[in-house]
Amino acid sequence: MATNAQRRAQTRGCLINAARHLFAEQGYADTSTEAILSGAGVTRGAMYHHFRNKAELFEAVCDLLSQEAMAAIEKAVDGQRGSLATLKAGSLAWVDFMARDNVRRILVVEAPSVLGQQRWRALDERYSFPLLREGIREAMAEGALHFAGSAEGLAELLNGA
Amino acid sequence: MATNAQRRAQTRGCLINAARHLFAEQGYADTSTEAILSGAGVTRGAMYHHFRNKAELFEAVCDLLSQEAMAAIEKAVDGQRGSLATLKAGSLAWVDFMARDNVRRILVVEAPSVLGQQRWRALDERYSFPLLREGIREAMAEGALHFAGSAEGLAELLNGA
DNA sequence: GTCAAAACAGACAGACAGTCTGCTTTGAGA
DNA sequence: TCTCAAAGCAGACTGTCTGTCTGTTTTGAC
Repeated sequence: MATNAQRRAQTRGCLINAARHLFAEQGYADTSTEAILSGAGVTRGAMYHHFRNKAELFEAVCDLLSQEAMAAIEKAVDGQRGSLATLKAGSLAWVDFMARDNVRRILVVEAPSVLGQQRWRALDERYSFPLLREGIREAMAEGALHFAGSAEGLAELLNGA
Repeated sequence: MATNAQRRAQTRGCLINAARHLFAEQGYADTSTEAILSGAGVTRGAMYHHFRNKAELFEAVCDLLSQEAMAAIEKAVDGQRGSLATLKAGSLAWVDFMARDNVRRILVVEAPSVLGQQRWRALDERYSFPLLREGIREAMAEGALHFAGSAEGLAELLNGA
């Protein structure tokens, strides 16, 4: 006798989790929805009740991974002294996280082509970009970082790289 | 009464050309083989006589684009004096070429996910990478460029960026 | 207790990539 | 120039896969 919210979270969670592993191992195109369904122990009807299509499920996986990346950064930053050290530690943690095979394949290799450029950018702007921008802003305000332009601009530059 | 070589080149050319435009506009997944066939004025049998599958046709398109990129670089480099100026001009031409919407979508956004990381790297190593390596090697030999490592290593670094 | 809305089940339809069989054209050798 | 194998091609066909659709169960507000 679970509440609707619990049922919802449970089903979505199972789907995202199963999809996450399959996408990481076989890629988006080679992962059939059927494999996801049986992996999640859920039926087709349930899946399409929660997600408009396969791509939207993929996007949910990307969201989850991005959240985990943010958590990894927060953890690495925690305890650092000085805005520049914080910025460095955070950036390193980000690179480390993205370098993991199962993360890279999804967020770096496939996401741009599956989500399209716009949605991929949007993902960035929802998660890592604001953190980077704030880090740079603080470091510049503190005088630890110099740049002949806005913090916003520098953040965009670095993010592009 | 065309020769076999002519027929072959003609059919392949039509397919690659049609595929190239469709992939650039709609992306790989959203381009049906049927659309390519009718765009090329060719039948299914012909296509699968020349390419094992859709991905192999995509790879042929990538090859063509890479060759065009090389041509653009050669042209930009032509007439430059000094190894460093040559290196700069070539790199700029490369960036310019890759920045074109119809090129970027295919070679930068989709290729890694369609071909897989390995084949994508192989593409690089077949075309742009040797050129970059040689440019760097010459510039270093000439004393115009300094780096505490091998030319090969620097080329890999820059290529990664 | 009732009833609308949310959650889910699973059969079904349309689309699409790749295969398979057979036909046509080419070109090498007798 | 005739023959015949191989290359090139035509197009029907199949299995698979995504997304839809109708109906059923569960939840929760009144």
